[in-house]
Amino acid sequence: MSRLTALPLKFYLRPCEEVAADLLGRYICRRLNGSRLVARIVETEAYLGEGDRASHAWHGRVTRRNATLFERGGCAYVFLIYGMYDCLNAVTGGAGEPTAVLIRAAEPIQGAAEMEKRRRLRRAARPGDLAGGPGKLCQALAIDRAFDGAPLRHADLRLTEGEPVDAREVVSGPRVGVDYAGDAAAWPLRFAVAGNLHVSKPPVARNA
DNA sequence: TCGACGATCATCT
DNA sequence: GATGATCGTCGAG
Repeated sequence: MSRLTALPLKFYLRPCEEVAADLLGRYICRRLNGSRLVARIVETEAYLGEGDRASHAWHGRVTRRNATLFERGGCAYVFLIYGMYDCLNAVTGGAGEPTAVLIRAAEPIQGAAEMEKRRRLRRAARPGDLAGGPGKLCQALAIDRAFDGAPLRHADLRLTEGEPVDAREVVSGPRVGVDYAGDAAAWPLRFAVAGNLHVSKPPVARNA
């Protein structure tokens, strides 16, 4: 078992919140043009499906865009937001259960130079500039909608064992950018590695 | 067919 | 802190 061993299917077949917290510290491995990019997940958000107004599957809504959400856990759900940024999710739960975990931020482990090049930053990179946000992360790792529906054990894109984080290192808080979602906007479904500099926005500290 | 808007980010003041 | 970029998706008509 190495840090680069793909997570087993059963990892995803658990309650969404549990998977979201457990994904912290895991690695995203991306094979690109023969080289390997590796980033460690430091921030996630859980989207609970039909009963969650912030979810694309709220109220049981099924559309062409969100179809992948209803697949069995273990595949990628990638969608375009604001017309210009892709967001990577890991689908969780059984088939027909539209729950997923949004990967919000990661810390470069390998191939940082390549990521920096892909991000085309003008000013000097600071912690979090490379992959400290869902849009940035996808840009740095060259993840787009071509991966929508792909299994997360894919040779080109996979989630691996990485370095699991102790529960005491996890903080939670309300999700970002879902103010429209009523009560659901306040649910503490955002998880992050405490004190990590690559987190997009530090959540209000509270042990999970 | 049309209008509104979004799980964001970089840049500007 | 505010704002513009930019376009696929969805629901209404």
